Amino acid sequence: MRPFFHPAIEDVEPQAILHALSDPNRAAILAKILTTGVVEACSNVAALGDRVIPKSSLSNHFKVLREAGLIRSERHGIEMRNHARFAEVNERFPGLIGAIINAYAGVDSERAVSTE
Amino acid sequence: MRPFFHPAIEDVEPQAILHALSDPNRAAILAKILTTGVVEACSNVAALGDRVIPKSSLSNHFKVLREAGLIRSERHGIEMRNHARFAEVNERFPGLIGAIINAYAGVDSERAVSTE
DNA sequence: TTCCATAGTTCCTATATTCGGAACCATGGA
DNA sequence: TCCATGGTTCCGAATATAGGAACTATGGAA
Repeated sequence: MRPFFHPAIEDVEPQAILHALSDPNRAAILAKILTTGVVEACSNVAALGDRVIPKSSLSNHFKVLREAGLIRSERHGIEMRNHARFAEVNERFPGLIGAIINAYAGVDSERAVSTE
Repeated sequence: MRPFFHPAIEDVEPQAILHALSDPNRAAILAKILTTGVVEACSNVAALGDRVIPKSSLSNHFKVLREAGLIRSERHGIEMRNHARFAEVNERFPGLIGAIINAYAGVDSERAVSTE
């Protein structure tokens, strides 16, 4: 099991961030990390909406977020703790993460209204 | 040759926008349209940076931008005119496009400094 | 008209990505 | 030592992307 790779902040590229967040599941994961501060395990996240995401996919989603520079993961005993690298990334790309998370939040609330 | 399809603004989704702009070529095309107001043809854009983009790829890039709701294209005689749907999209997703374009611009200027 | 150049699209195939099941590894108890 | 838990890795199937070649549409020139 390889150690986690985290890019230095100056190596973080916009295309990687956009690619990572162009998947709604990954965007939801990041949103959850941002609102709760830390997400302690993949399984905590598994119940994102109603759809079940397989473990292997989830593991890959975390990897993509990590390698895009959006989160930092550390193994802590048996589980993994993930936190957002918000301050760094937001300094490098001002407003980017916020605008993206807001965009998804807006659409989600539309959907909630239309199906209630 | 099918007519162009443009999604209604309320059907525009964040993931499509992020996916479209996760390609630096497409981001550069959009940036060019935003700064010049209109881009009048694919070939005007062909000289983006130093890399030559084949016509077929270029055509596809415009299609992706169009279907993501980012640009509006109209055939005008022999050529195509493209303009950004900035106002609409920015109202729906405030700050999103600007933050993305700025992020790329920042990285580009870094690169310019490091190679000068 | 007919012919040609230009601008762009479509088609097609080689290549690259993504998804997810199954097998695996590492850690912390019982 | 053994098991449960939490993740990762591997791998094949499905999907998406890139770009060359052939095609279409338009406007002008002869």
